[in-house]
Amino acid sequence: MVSPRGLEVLRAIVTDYVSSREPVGSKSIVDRHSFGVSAATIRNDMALLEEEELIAAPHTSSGRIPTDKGYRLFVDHLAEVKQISSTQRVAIERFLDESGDFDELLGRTVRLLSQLTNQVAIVQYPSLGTAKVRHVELVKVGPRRVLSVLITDNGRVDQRLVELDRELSDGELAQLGGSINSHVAGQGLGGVAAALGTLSQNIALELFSAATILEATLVEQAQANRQQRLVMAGTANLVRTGEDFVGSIYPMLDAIEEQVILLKLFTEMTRDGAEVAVSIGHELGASALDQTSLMTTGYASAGQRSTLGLLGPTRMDYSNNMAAVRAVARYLTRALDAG
Amino acid sequence: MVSPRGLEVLRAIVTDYVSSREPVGSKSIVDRHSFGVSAATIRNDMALLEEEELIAAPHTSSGRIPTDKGYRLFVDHLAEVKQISSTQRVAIERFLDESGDFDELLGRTVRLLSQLTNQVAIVQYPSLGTAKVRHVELVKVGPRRVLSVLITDNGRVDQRLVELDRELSDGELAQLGGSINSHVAGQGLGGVAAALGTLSQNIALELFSAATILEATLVEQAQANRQQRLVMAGTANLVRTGEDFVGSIYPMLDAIEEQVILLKLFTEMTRDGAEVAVSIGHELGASALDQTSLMTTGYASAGQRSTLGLLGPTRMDYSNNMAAVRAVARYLTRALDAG
DNA sequence: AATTGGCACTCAGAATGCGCGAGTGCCAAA
DNA sequence: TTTGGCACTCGCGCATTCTGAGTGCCAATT
Repeated sequence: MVSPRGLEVLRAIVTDYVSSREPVGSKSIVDRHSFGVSAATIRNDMALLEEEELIAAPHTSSGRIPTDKGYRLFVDHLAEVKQISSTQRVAIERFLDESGDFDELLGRTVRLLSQLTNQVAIVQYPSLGTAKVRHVELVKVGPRRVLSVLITDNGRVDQRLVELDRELSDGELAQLGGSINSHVAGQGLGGVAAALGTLSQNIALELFSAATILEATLVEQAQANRQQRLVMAGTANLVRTGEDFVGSIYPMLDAIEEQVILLKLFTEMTRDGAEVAVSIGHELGASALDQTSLMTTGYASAGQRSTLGLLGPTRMDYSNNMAAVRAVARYLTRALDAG
Repeated sequence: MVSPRGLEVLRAIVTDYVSSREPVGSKSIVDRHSFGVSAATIRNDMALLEEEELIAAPHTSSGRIPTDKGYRLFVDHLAEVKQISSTQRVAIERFLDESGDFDELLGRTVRLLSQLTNQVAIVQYPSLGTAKVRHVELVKVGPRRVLSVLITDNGRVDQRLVELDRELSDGELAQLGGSINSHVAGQGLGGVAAALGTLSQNIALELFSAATILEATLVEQAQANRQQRLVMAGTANLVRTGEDFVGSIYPMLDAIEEQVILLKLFTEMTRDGAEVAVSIGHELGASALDQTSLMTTGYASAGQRSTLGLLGPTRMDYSNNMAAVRAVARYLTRALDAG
C-alpha cells in the first residue's frame, strides 16, 4: 500500500514533471520539496509507486514520470482546486463583454480558452434539442434558389439552401412561407414532419412541387439537431506543448481535424453537474489520442445544456486548466443563459 | 540576361526542390531532365540565375534553392496551368453535394481545400455588404433576454443576444417585433439607423426603453458587415509540410491564429476577376509569414463576392494548389450563387 | 520497522573526431 | 558556347568517448 508520504511524492513528481518536462529523480525531489527525509527514503517510496504502476521509468536508471494511472490519482485526490488568477479573470471578462454575433461569441470563447490554457480548446454548439419552431423565413437568393432559415424558440438558427424545380414569384414565395409558418410555428422539432403532412393538401396546385421540396428540407433541418458541431482553436498549441510526444504527432492532429472522434468523446464524457470531467490518455479509448487528456464541462445556452473543454498532452497542468475550463464555462453560461 | 534555357533550368530547380525538399545541384538536373547539355553548362546557367537572385545557395558548395523572386518568376511565367485530377473533382463534388447548414457548407469547403492541398485553407465569410433587411425575429430566451435575429435578402443571418431592462410579455414582444419589421424590412443595411429613428415615436410608452435598446442592437447588427470573419482548416498541415522551416514555426502559427494579419492580407490582395492571386514570402509584408505564400481567389455567394485561399510554405506546389483553389472556388460559387 | 549513507552500475545525451560524397568554381580545350 | 577535368569546400552521418544524473541494493543506524 502507498503511504501518505508516498502520495506526496507522487504529487511532487507530477507537478515537477509537468513544469520541467523531464523525468524526475529522487535527488531533485528532496532538493525542490522540503520532505524531511533523505533521497534514499524517497527512492523507497518511488519503488512502491512504481510497483503500483503509478509512475514508470522511460528507460532504466533515469528519473520517473507519472503513468496515466498516476495522473488519474493525482486529478482525483491530489490536485488542489485552484482559482483562476485575477489577470485571467480580467481577460475573460474583457473577452466576453464585447458585443457580437452568437457564432462569434462562441468563436471568441474558444480562442480565449485556448489562450488561457495553451491547449486545444473545443466548444460544442448547443444542440437544437427539444426546442420548438419559432419562425421560418424563406429568402430568395437566385432564380430558383431559396434559403430556408429556421429559428427555434431557444434561439438557434439553421439556414439551408434549397434548389426548386421552377422559379417562384415573390408573391408565391410569401404565400408559401405563410402557409409553412402557420403549420410549423410552435411545433416541437420532432413534430415538424407530421405538421407538414397536412400542408400539401391546403396549398395551391402550382405550388405543390415547391412545397414538397421545402418540406423535405425543413424536416431535414429539424432533424439536424442530432448532428453536433464543434468549434476549435489552438490546434497549434498541441504542437507547441507536445514538443516531446513519443512518436509522430500527425495521427493526433489528424484525429483532431477529423472531429468525429472528438464528437464521440464529447458526448460520451459524463458531465455531472458543474464538475469538470477528465479523461486521461488511454482512458479515452482512442489510440491516436493515447498521449493526450480531454477535459470537459457543461455550459448552458438559453436553457440548452452543451459542453466545452480542452485537449492537451497528458502532461498538462491539470489544476490550472480545470480552473480555466470551469471559469470560462461559468462566464459563458452567464452570458448566454437566462439569469 | 537569363537565356531561355536558363528559365527552363529555373523551372527544373523549382519543381525538383518542391518535390524533393532538397537543394538541387547541376548533376541531378541533367539526370532528371533531358536537357541536351552537360552538367557544366547547367552550372553556367545557374551562375547566371544566382546573379539575378532567382536562386540561392543555403551554404557554400551545396545545391541551390529558389528565392522568393525565383518563385515569383516561376508562378508568373513558368508554371503550367493545370487541371485538377479526376479524383480531386470527384472529391469536390461529393463534398459539396451533401446537404447542410450554410455555415456547415463553408466549414466543409475549407476542410476540403485543406485536404486537397495539404495546406492551411481559409475561407472568408461573405460580408453582408449592400444587402437589404429581409426580416427581424425577436426570440425570448430568458426572462429579460431576447435574441435578435436579422435576416438579409441575400441570405446572411446575424444573431445577437440582448439584455433588456425589464421583462416583456410575449404579446409585447410580438408587438415590438411587428413594429420593427414594418420599419426596417426592405431597408438597406445602411438605412437601418434612419428607419429606426421614427420607431420610438410610434410605440407605446411602456415599450419605449426596450425599443431603444433593441434599436441600438439592430444598428450594430446592420453595421457589423464591415467586420469580416474567417474560417480556417488544416493549420496542422503547416507543421507537416513545413518540417524544415528555418527557425521556429511558432511565430507563424501565432500569426495564423491571430487572424488579424490574415484578414488584412485577404482584403488587400488583388483578386481581379477569376484569377488566382499569389503572394510569396516577404511580398506578404508580414515578417512572421516570411517563409510562406498566400494564394487567394474570389467566390460568389448570392451575388456577394468573397474570398478564399490557402497558406503554405513558399516551397509549395503552386501549379496544383492554384488549380485546386480555382476549382473549389468555382464549385462553391456554383453551389451558393444564383445560377 | 523505517531510515540512511555508501557504492557499484547503467545508460541517455552531449561532445568530439573522421570520412564520404555531392556539389561548386574555374580553366583550358574543343 | 559548350565541355571535361580537377582541386577544393563543407554539411551530414557515423562511430566513439565521456560525463553525470539516477537507480538498486545492502549493511549500519535510530
